[in-house]
Amino acid sequence: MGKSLKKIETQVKDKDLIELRRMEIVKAAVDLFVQKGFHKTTVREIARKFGMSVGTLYEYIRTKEDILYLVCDYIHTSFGQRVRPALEITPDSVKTLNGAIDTYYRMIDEMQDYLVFLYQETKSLSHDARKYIFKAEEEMTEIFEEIINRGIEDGSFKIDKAEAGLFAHNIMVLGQMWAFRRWALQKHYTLDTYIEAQSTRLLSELTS
Amino acid sequence: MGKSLKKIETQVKDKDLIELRRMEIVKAAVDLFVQKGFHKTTVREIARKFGMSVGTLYEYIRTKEDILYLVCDYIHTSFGQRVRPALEITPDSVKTLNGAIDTYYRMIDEMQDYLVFLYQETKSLSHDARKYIFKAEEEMTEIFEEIINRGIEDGSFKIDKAEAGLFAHNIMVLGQMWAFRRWALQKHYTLDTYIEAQSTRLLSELTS
Amino acid sequence: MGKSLKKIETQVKDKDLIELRRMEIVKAAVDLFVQKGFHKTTVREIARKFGMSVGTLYEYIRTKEDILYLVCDYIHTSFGQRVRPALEITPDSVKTLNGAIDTYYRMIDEMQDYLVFLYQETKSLSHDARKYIFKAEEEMTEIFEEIINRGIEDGSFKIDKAEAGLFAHNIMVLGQMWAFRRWALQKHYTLDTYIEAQSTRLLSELTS
Amino acid sequence: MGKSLKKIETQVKDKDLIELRRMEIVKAAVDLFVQKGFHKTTVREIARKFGMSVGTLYEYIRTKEDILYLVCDYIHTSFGQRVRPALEITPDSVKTLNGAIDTYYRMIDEMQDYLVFLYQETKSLSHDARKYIFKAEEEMTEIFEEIINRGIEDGSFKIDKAEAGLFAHNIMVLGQMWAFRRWALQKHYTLDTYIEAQSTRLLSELTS
DNA sequence: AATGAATGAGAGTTCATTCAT
DNA sequence: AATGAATGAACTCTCATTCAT
Repeated sequence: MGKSLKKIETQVKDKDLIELRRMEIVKAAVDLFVQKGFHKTTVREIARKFGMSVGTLYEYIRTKEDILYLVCDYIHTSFGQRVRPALEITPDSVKTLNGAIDTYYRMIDEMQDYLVFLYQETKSLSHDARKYIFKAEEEMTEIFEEIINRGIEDGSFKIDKAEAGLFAHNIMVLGQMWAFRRWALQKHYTLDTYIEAQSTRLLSELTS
Repeated sequence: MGKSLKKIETQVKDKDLIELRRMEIVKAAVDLFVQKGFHKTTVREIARKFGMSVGTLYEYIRTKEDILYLVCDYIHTSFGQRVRPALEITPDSVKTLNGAIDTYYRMIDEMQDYLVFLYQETKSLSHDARKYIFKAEEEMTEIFEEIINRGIEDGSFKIDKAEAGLFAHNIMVLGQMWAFRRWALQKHYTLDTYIEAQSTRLLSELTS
Repeated sequence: MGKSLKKIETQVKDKDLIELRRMEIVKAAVDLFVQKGFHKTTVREIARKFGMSVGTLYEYIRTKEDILYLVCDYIHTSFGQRVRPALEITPDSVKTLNGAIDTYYRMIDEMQDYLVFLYQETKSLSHDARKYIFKAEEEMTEIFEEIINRGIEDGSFKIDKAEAGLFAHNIMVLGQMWAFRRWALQKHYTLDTYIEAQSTRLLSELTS
Repeated sequence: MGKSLKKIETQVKDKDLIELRRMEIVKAAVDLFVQKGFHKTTVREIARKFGMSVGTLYEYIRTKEDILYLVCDYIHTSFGQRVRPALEITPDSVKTLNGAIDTYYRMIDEMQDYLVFLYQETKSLSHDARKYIFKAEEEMTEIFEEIINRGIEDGSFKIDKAEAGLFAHNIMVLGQMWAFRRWALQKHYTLDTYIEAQSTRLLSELTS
């Protein structure tokens, strides 16, 4: 978990240094990518922000696309790393789900730029890299699905088990909507009122 | 409606010819864009598909971005033009909304590639162009909002009027989800079962 | 004959213009290549000598290696085009061979720089291109072989027919030696005395 | 003999170590050069094969070209070192020359890749280095020249002394041809039949 | 004496845009 | 109104060489 599946070849041998420099590269690239998009960001710009020469940058990656992959992976991993520990599995399924939604939606709010970027540039990744990123998204869905399934089992939730998966997707998408439709939603809602409104509706669906 | 707000300057004076050629350009560009993305499609390729020379292409646009704008506008307009006439406003609000959802979701299925493209490349547009595209999305939302409001007024729907807007967004996003999460959803659902599942849930929320 | 076997893709459509520009490119490149070698010559330098921009240069070729191929092909073709017409097939086989040697060796003298270049850079060509160049060399050998075979048939030459091929190679290589070993030979021989010395020896071998 | 004329500056002082390491460098480089050519081989690759770091490599040379020089020098020296001891100077000049040809041609066969490489990359050497390499070739020629001269003196060979030099060159070039024209010759001849055919012809020229 | 991470000039190539015809 | 050859800035990527450790 949190370790890239895809191996990127390097000239440099020192594993720790690679890890360190790669993180620096990601930190340098992510904002530029989010701001200007992948294609409009040049490798030189990244190197400049990275504080090292283009040559050095290329000691740690093979192609520009590798940087994109690193960035996408980083965003997803950050998401996972921060959401997972915050998920408290309590005996009270309603409370658990409510907490999960709250955590996830707040995370989306914090990382809205990154999330939008992820959707927009995933296409520029190679097939393999894209697949790996999708997998990460799927894993997140499964977490919600499991919470719902437990609720069904303990009688808290009334929906059919066959619908647990779809419901999990709905929860996630209605959260991501906060990032994608901010131009409309953020006129009428604050993050708190938005979470309140959506989770009320979602929970009532499950419990009635 | 269907007329671009943004004016693109041209060399050519004949208005009808401009309209005609621009449509040809869009037709040529749209598939290339959807397939390869905006940045990886070259103007030369578009001209080749367009069946005319690069020079001629540039008689009808000023920059490559203009083509992107034209394409985005075209996709949105197509959406609107096809969804709107299919919306039957009947006295039965439930039936009306059901029909609208059905129409809209089927349209999304048909145009899923275009929809995904729209989300991914909107960023490459200039600020003004982007704003215009958002407006088109907003208009669509308003249609759903209106249907809901009527239902509230005639007593079919039980939710608070303040929530009609959010509900409209939810309907749309849960439809678009069909396109964005096909990798997961289309394993378990056909379009018909998906529409059935989502609209059942949505309607029950509104009516109970 | 004289037409490249290998097709190089272009952006430009006008066949005559391609022919014209390619010749200009070859003319610009050949001296640079001979002087500095293929690898040390930059595409920019070639473009400058070519009198056009790098972009234009690349309208007529696909890669730098294409230029190398064009140059190698040009040198070989020039050789063939100038040697062949000068070959007089007379009934007197001795005279015919003497004339062929004289023509070929003088051509080598004229084109010594190109010849040396050809040997040195052929390796940088792709497999296919290299094969094509070898073929051209083989064709030239066959011309000498045929002259020798006729002489054997008409009784002028006493060697075994089985050796005609080897003899043809010897003739060519002893001519090319004038170019490759100029540092040694051109101290003691002029072109005329060299041709005289080598052809006397070669002919006496054949006739005795 | 075998000692470079050209001095290459180093960081390291220990003369024996320099000699040792340089031999390792040459051993590492020669195959890479022969396989891929000088320009396409990177210093990093050489260092890797050399089993030491790039930094260490650069302790023993100043530039990449130094490696090329070292390699060319090594090939030539190997040639000399192996051909010379095998040359038996007997009172029978015909036998001596026959033996020399046999030895030299077999050496060429063994080292054909190196020989071709030498011809192809010598140009990449600096003027001085190139001159030195030519000198080595000249020395080899002189050996053949001397054998021929002795034969003339003892009455075995009938040619004019003025032609001894040219004849020596011919012998060498007809041997090298075995390497350069393998694509054609090795279809019809084995090394043995080739040596037989060429030396028969050469000897008969000298003795008749 | 040995290391290998860092450098940055410079390479080949692309492509949106122009403009003479 | 139409053409398509010409442009050149800007891109990604490489690699011989250096130098702090």
